[in-house]
Amino acid sequence: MRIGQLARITGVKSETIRFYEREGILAAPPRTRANYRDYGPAEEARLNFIRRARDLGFSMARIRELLDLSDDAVRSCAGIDALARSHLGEVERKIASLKALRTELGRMIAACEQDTVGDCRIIDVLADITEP
Amino acid sequence: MRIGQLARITGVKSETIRFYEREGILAAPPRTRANYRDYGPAEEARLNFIRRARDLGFSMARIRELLDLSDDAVRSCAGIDALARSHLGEVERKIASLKALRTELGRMIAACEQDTVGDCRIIDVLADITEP
DNA sequence: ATGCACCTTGTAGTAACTACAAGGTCAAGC
DNA sequence: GCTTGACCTTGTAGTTACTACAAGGTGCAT
Repeated sequence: MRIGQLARITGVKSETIRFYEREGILAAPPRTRANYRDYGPAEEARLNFIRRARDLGFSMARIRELLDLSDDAVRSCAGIDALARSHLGEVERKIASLKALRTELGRMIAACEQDTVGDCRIIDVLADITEP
Repeated sequence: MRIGQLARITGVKSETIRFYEREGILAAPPRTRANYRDYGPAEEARLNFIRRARDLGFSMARIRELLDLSDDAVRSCAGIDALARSHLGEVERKIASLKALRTELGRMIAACEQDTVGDCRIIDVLADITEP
C-alpha cells in the first residue's frame, strides 16, 4: 500500500511517517515504478506500536530501544534482560500513576452523580508516586 | 522557597517552571524584596502533578483541563462530569496498553532467565488495543 | 569589598512533529 | 490524447514543550 493509505489506517500523518523514516525508526520501504513508498502489514504493525508508545509518553530514544529488543537477534540475553527490566520499571510506574488518576476521576464522577460536587484531589493523588 | 529549591525538590528545571508560569499553567507566585519568586508547598504539589501528567503523555492542553477540574468551583457538575469521563476514558486506554506492554516485557525477562531467548512480540502486543 | 551561588529577563536552540510549497504520477472521463 | 484531480515526491518553515545560554542584579560569607 502507499503512504496515504497507511496514514489513514494507522492515523499517523504521511509527513510523520516520512519523518520516522528519516529518523531511522521505520525502515525505508521499497518503491513503486513511480517512486512511491510501498508498505506492507509489518510496517503497519510497527507504526501502530510507535504511535501507541508515543501516546504513553515514551521518548523516541526509548521507543528505538524497545524496537531494538524486537528487531535484532544480535543482542545478548543479558542485554535483553537488562533493557527489558529497565523498561518494565518505567511501565510499572506509569501504570501506578494512571491507576491513582483513574481512582480520583472515578470518585469525582461518582460525587457528581449525587450532585455533591466535593472538592477535587487530582493534584494530590499523584503526590506519593515514586520518582521517575 | 525560591525557584532553585523548588526545582531541586520537584526535578523540574527553573527555566521550565518559569515557562509554565508564562503559559499560565502555574500561577505567578509572590516575590521577595529582591524580586525573586517565592513558592510554597501548594506550588510544589501542582508542579509534581504537571510533571507526572506530562510523563504519562498528556498534552499541556489536557493538563490544563485536569487542573481546571481541580481549580475552579465555577464549573457546573455536568461540566465536571463530562470532562472527568473523557479523561477517564483516556486513562483507561493508557492503562490497558501499558499492561499489555508489561506482560510482554515480563515474558521476555522470564524467557531470558531460562536462556531461551525466544522472539520478541512487543510490536504485536499493542496491536489490538482500541484506537486513541 | 569581592567572590560566589543564586536570581532576573530575554533570546535562541532542540525534539517531535505538522503544514505548506512546488512539482511529478497516473487512472478516469471527455 | 489530453486534462482533471487525487495522490505522491522532496524540501523548508512553523508549532509545542521544553532547554540552554547570555547579560546582568542580589545577597551572604569570607
